Amino acid sequence: MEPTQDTPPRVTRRRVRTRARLLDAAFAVFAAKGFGRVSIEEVCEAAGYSRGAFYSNFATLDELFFALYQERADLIAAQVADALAQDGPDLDVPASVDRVTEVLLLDVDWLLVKTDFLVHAARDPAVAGALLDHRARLRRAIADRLSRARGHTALPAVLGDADGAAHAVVAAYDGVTTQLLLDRDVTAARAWLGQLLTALLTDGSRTPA
Amino acid sequence: MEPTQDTPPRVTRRRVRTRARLLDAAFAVFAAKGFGRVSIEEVCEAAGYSRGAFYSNFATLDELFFALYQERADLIAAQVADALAQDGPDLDVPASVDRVTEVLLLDVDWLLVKTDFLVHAARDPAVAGALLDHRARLRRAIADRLSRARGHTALPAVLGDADGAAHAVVAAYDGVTTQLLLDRDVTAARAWLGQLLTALLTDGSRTPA
DNA sequence: GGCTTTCGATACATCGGTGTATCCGATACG
DNA sequence: CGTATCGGATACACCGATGTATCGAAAGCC
Repeated sequence: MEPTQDTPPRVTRRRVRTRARLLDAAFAVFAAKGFGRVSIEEVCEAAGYSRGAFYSNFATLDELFFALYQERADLIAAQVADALAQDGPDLDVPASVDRVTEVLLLDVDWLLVKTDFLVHAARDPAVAGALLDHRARLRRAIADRLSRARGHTALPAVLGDADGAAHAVVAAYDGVTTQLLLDRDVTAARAWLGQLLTALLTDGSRTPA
Repeated sequence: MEPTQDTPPRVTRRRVRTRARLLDAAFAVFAAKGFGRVSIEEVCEAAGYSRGAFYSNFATLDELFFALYQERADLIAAQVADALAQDGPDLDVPASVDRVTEVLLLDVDWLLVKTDFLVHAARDPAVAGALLDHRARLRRAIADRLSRARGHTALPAVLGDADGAAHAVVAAYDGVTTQLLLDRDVTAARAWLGQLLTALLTDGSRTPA
């Protein structure tokens, strides 16, 4: 097994640069053509590197894709957490919904890549596990926020506890994403997601603007 | 333009057989490996034909994929229409929800292929148009059914009219599909979709079994 | 600043898939 | 049945992408 004191791998510097550039280029190319239609060469060309650089950083396109997803997903997760924390101790449902909606539907390219990744994960249990983890973390953040402010607006009983409500929020997000990928109407999607979420999180008594 | 009385193209017979077999084989292979990782050869091999047969029936893999989707989507649409019509003139929401849920989440392979097709459509406006059409038809069927029985269970006002409710139903379906593709738990998905739909279509007052 | 290590570029061999052109067997039609 | 047409198989030429092995140059370390 691993030597306890391995050679500190001569920690690099330009390596991280090229790696980052490869990831950025890959994101752009994946968004434009779809993971399934992209070759290693294309990514390298878009990044301004040769294939040697690629193979020095990744073993396969799948590996790069995984790293790319990880990176961006963490970023989004942080932004969502931010949006949720922005309220005071009392939760203002409509305001929170607006802010979260804004973040989640910010970048269509990301939704494209994310969906590609979903399709990819659906065939590889290991990858699926990672994606499920991300989703679980997201749900927990939402559930925590919801349960912390339960007194303000009671959740409809149909969904069960706050955890169920969080589940519903994610499902609504996924559902709206699907439509958005087809019609590319971001503003409509935002409005629609907002409507859905308020419908799910409040009692039937309220009507939106 | 087309001659009014074109040569009846010596209408075939085994041709339709091979075409059908190619489509069936393609479905299986696409479900297993994902559209992006499938070659024309693989499809032919799975169908027990040579590439000559393929090129005689389709120009490209995309074309085959399109035909495949069209075929199966129409089939599903018919089944849903059936499930909706099965009630009498009065709509029993929970029962209808159960039946529709059953149909929509019947075959995981189909969900896999359908999602692949979504990713494909997201990059090709023409294909996206076809998919949007299918979705619109589905929504209309649902909206019609809902509005025809409005007196029985009032819809929550948050969603707007019956059309909005139909939109929400489709969104819930898509959302649940996403989760199902990852955890492959069909029964959980069915239960969850049922819960979501009742939450969306009824006032907050009701609680499910 | 020399020396070593690491990184990325280049060149090469290979492979799998594509598309086309041609041919033979099957199938409809009289 | 015989014949003309159609459908699918076979063979071929052709990339484009892959992965590896090698080499030159940049970057860290003393």
